[in-house]
Amino acid sequence: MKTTATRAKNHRSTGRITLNDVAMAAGVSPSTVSRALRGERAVDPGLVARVLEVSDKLGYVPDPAARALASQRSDHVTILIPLLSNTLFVDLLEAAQRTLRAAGFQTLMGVTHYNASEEEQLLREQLHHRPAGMLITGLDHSTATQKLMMRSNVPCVHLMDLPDELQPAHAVSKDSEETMAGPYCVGFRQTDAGQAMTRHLIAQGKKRIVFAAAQLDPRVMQRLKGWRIALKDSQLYDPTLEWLNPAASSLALGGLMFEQIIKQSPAVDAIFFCNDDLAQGALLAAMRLGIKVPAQVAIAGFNDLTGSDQMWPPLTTVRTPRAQVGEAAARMLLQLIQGETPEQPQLDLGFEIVQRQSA
Amino acid sequence: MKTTATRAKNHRSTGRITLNDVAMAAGVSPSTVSRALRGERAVDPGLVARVLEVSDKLGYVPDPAARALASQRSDHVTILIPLLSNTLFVDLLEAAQRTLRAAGFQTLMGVTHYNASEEEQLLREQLHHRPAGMLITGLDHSTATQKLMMRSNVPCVHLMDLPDELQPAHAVSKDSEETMAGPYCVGFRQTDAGQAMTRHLIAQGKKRIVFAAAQLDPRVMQRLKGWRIALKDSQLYDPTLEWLNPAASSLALGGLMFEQIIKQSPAVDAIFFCNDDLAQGALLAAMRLGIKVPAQVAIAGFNDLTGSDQMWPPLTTVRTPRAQVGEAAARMLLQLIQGETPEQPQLDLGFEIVQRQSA
DNA sequence: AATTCTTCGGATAGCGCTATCCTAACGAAA
DNA sequence: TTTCGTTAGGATAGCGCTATCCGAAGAATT
Repeated sequence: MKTTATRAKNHRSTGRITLNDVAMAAGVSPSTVSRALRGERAVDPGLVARVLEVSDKLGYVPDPAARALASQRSDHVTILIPLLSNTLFVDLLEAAQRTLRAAGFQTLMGVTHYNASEEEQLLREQLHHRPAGMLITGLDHSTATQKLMMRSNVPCVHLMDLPDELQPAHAVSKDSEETMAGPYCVGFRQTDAGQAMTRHLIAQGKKRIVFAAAQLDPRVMQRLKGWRIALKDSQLYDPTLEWLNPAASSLALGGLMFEQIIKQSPAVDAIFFCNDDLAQGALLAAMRLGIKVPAQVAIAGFNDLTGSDQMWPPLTTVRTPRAQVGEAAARMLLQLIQGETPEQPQLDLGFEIVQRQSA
Repeated sequence: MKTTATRAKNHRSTGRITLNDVAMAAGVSPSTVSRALRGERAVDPGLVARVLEVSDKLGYVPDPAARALASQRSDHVTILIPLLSNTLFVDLLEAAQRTLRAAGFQTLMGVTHYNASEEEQLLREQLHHRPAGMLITGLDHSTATQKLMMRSNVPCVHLMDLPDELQPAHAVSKDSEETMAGPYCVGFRQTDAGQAMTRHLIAQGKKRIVFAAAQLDPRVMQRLKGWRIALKDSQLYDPTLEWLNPAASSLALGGLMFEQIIKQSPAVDAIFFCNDDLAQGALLAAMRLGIKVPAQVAIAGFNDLTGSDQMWPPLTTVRTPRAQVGEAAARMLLQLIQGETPEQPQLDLGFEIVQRQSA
């Protein structure tokens, strides 16, 4: 008789249709409904069908909050990106979000502004929500951030970057499981890409190739490294060819840097910008200044952002698989959330030199 | 003695520090801790201080899921935008998110792709999470979507658009409270902006002014309307001056449209593009084709997006207050969430004609 | 002085779900 | 036949918090 009392009560409450209502209507226990809906454990196919039908008819929708409270984890996935003003990250975000949403997860975006303490703060806030997983841009994080990630035990995939070299597993000394497998990440070799574009410029017969960079995040520095390697290999390296500006990347800054470079080093015959927005700005400045590209100076960019193919001359650049990275990383994360182990903890999606007319 | 048993139990569980732990350590009831932490009702300042201190020392963090379950609403705010590929919406998103985050809310972004059924679907999904509030781009929604919003009883602010005219309250016949106040919205008058730019072009002595648009969302159509009004007022209207392309807006499309327009209507002396990306594309195309701007044909854009000031010639455009819209809308929403009534349900943030050299 | 009103703290019943434990039934092995 | 496993369903105790109801104490009114 206690059962009857409980049932009578359940039917009221907030007016919401609950899992209990479905259970009653289907003539089974709440446990069975829960299991049938989540496909957990074995449930008689006939029962599953009945539960599904009834819950459909009643218009039942599981309450994420109740689920999160009872199961101790939410359906949120956190994605941390440095900026929203670089379309690179927007593309990444959109691809990841689409993939996660299709799997029933909510994406919570955090913008770190390339700031370690902001990143840590965001991570801390997010972890309070017990996310099911996390996507984080880059492999470089403060030790505090890394500790947070480890201790939280939340599966995590890093974006756009790969460890410099595939280290033998025993080289990593920490104890956590994730550490044993190395960090999960999806991206490409920034250093290789920097090197490839530089070699392309060298192949075009360029001798004095500037590397012009802003923002100077770790990935930019890896491209710089690739550029150095390529130049040194060809005996073309000269430290005065490095133009590094810590300011934020933008079209305007690209134009400014171009002007400075041309003014101070007239002998330069090519400029490799670390990002397309700088290169686009340079192209526009060249137009204003009446400097012929690539005849007088060749210009190359990085990322193949929107508009690079529309510039005059169209920009030679490195196409990076950002949408694919977003999607693949999301898929990898989904695997980790389900307790599976990705066959490849580090996924290299490569890059492509896109030769147009600016270099 | 039952109390003792309960306490002993509470201390275990998942190992997490709970509100109960804080209550015990501070020697007060859970209710008091809850009230002190949320600043709800009146609590003795001394007690509040003690609770704060203790919860700090213990490192207590409220569990959002438990909160959501008990209070029937989460700390999520949903923001629905059409696209991520238009920096306009990205700026909007970032400003709104920053404001909401500062107030302790999580932002959940949804991308509708200008698609009514996708919007409805996203809204439905989001409502299951019982968001504390919602920000939605535009005032145009399917009736199904509108019904969902009404019934959900979740406070909502619309972005970037204002009702055509301030209608007298009694003109709205529905019964809900929100309807009585009219929809809450923050934006500017798109029609006025379209009209203002057109008048500017007329003032420059232009006679055959094309309106070139893509995407054709409701706000674009309002700008078109403004353009028509201005032209008709000056006896310059001609339907063949309307170039409307339903495709997605992009630099490339802008270039294409420019070429077509110039080819088919050589007499045109100005083109008013409905968005800066189109105008930028046109400027680049003009450069390729060797067409002088503004001597041969003037070009104007809309929104003052990134890069418009860097083009050659720099683009004359309409600066729209998107970051301010995002922030103000978020603030208005926060008011609504707290049960306050905004002094101004429709907030007009205006716009500004930015004259550069393209028109 | 007696009464009512207000204020502020405590007790406690859920919120809607999942995880855990338990039990019945059945088949396989002895 | 007996004894185990094994499988599939049920019962129920929380998860950690807030909302509601109560009551005690002081303030205000009569």
